[in-house]
Amino acid sequence: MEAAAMTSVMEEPIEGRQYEDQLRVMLLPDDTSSSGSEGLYLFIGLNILCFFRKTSDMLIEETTSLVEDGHAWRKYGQKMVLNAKHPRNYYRCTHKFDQGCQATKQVERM
DNA sequence: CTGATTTGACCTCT
DNA sequence: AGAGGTCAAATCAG
Repeated sequence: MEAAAMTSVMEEPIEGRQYEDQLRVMLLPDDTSSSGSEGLYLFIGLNILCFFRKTSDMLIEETTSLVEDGHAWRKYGQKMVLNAKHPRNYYRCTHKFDQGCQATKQVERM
């Protein structure tokens, strides 16, 4: 992740912005939020990059989270999490084993 | 038929 | 014991 590509850093996504030029959103390791449902997200767009902290009442929209990211995701679980209005879906790589892909991701949606 | 999804049960951690 | 994460059998879809 080259820092030279960074054109914008902000605390929160721009409200109402259409993120149709997005490439991906990834949840970063964040030891400051090891407890609770919050997480630090990195948003990478064609000409924008920002970090934002997800709060419990913030929705990571489906179009944002399920954007094509080069992996084939297979859903393996869904849970209702406490203090969240919406269920959380769990995904992992389709070829987790024969390609050594250990990636998993969690998506909250409406 | 084969691979993906659904969904309740099960496991781990606190 | 409760909450979050994963498993796996049943079911669905191509």
